[in-house]
Amino acid sequence: MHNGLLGTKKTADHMKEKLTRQASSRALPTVSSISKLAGFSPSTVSRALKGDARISEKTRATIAAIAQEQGYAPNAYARSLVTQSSGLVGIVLDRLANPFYGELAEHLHKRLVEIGKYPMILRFDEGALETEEDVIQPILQYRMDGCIIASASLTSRVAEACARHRLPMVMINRVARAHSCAVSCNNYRGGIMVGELLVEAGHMRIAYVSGRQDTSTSEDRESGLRHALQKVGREPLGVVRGHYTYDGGYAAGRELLSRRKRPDAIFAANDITALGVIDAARNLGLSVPNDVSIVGFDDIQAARWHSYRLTTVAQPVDAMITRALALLAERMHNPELEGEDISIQGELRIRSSARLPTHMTATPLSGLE
Amino acid sequence: MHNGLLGTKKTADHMKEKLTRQASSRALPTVSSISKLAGFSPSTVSRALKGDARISEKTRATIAAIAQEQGYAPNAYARSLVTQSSGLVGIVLDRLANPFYGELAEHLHKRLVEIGKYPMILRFDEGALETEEDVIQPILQYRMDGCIIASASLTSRVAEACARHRLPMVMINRVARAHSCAVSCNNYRGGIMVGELLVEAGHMRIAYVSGRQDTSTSEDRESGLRHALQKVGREPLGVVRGHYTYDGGYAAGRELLSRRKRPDAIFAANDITALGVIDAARNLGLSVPNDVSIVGFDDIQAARWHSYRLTTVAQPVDAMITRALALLAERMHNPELEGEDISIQGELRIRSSARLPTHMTATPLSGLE
DNA sequence: CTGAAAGCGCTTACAG
DNA sequence: CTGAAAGCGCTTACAG
Repeated sequence: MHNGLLGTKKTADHMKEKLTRQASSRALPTVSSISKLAGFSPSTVSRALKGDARISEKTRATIAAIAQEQGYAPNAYARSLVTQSSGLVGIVLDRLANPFYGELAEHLHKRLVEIGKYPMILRFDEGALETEEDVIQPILQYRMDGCIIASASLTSRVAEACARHRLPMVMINRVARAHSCAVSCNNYRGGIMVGELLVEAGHMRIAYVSGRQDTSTSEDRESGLRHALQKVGREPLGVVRGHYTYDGGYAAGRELLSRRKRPDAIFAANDITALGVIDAARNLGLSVPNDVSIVGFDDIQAARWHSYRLTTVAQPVDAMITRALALLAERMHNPELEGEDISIQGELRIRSSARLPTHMTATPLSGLE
Repeated sequence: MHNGLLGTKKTADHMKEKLTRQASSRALPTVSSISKLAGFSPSTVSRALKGDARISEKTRATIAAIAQEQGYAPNAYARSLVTQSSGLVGIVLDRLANPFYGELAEHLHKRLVEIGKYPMILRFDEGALETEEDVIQPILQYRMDGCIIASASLTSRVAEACARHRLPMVMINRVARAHSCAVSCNNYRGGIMVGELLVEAGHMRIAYVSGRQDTSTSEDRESGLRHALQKVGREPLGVVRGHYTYDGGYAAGRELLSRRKRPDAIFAANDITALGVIDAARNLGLSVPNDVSIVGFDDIQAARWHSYRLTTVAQPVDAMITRALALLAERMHNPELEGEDISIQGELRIRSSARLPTHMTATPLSGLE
């Protein structure tokens, strides 16, 4: 085999490779490719594309037309590299066993998109192999502009990592520690509202189904309940853990309602737990609310379903998100700002899972509500 | 005001600006800063950090230690720019009114993280200001390595955009059009299974509550039902739209069950709709399943709740995701691959919302199931 | 085993 | 109003 042939073969291979490479790497239009097509410098193309006032309207139009025709989309990475802003905001969540977080995440998502940020959801799976690092690494590597933490587990460690890297962060449905920001529903006030409602309805044996261990949300709601009961010289009949899950609520309800001294009202730390309690009651042949009143916290979708029509405290999700995003925006602008701890009052939503005080009537049925 | 003063002021301002800039831009460690600290070239640092075999163990250890101590996290954007791979996979979803998609998204999320990809969720809000562009732009700008489409609306337009940009894409819970990939539950077979179950249980007046207009999922499930009924010389008593929502199911159930010729069984196009139908039945004073059997499709969490215990067809979500990710991975490796349309059989989950054929017994109650 | 150089696709002072 | 040049933080042939 002489050189000529070899040379030819190599060249052919090379060309073929180039071709497939070109095909498979689908060379996208760039500022540079557009600049050649348009006959302007890359600087001008870049400016024209982002509507810089200094570029003449004519030039702008020409360039815009070519970009459009080429299907140009700016490379976010190249841009982020120089602007030092990724446009990404991390949302840290637990597993979505509790629908409340799913609903919260959906609202958050929508609101972030509205202000031009892209949310990146980071979930932490307890029990899985994932570690704290697994959620912090993407936050760091993708240089998120900010971070919203709405998970119960490892909140503090992620928060601390954010602080260490001076990354703007705000917690939602959590209370602040150290110098961090947090916005939450006023859980204590909510607990009081529920306690007062039950007392006024004449309940004498009121029990509490708590959430996950050591979550301040559950503790604060319980404290509120206790406070309301103390005012009339009483205290909860019993407290059983419900783990913030349907199954947990079911088991807790079963236990409480099988006792000799059976509660005539149960306040569950959140809605999904309350639904479990309701079903436990019914499975024991008890009527809700005739035999036992049951109240939740959150106001998830399912709380409105006709099989439950759960009386509950609605978290002011919209207001919470508004405040959280405002805090975050401030801190993205000035990272040195102090932490703030905000709590917003929830609203009692009277449905039919709890007996009413004689002076109250249920919120009128409007359609399916 | 003379020059000196002006000059001083300008300088002071400038310094102040520099300081705050420095503070607020929290200079992160880079390959370059580490290379100086370690006394090696950036090339070596880069290789050491990613475990290139050519770097000596000693060098690697030195560099790793410094990186660790500095809290170094590689900049994903710089890396993406040169590797031409972002590590991001887009998940396109509708609003999460249907919990099935929330559960699907959670599983998908987990599985993607397991294979080292970061999911970015893109939701399309019907009725909101968002357009098709709003979901396509981030996919393009953030140069997603691939895309999973699990939304009913605008599926085809996003799919088309992906194709145009030669971006690997697979649809899930959808059927493929053109050259695209899709994996879904075998909805037709599922419909047949439900139809046969109801026929064998002796139901004579079987109605169908359909989903959203023009969704193949709903149509296929209905076709399956029709097929099973035709085999015994019958056809559905009526078909009413349920819009794939709880409220839609409730309204549809109310309508069907108020008719003079009342159905004795209703198959709803999905679970969330079926729950609405159940509640409508109960509100009309009917017993489920004594007066009317109700069957759903999906097997969402709430289908297991004791107030419903919904008989349904479980979508093989794990298997669907496995196949979808495999298809996607193949296409990320070779974008020229043909489209494939995969359907996996679902599984009938017998609970207690539907009467049983005499030869069958319900799946035994194990704990809360 | 290690390094110098080029380049990924943008933006942004600086200069004209 | 427009352009040349430098640089964001990496990786990767190429060379030794």
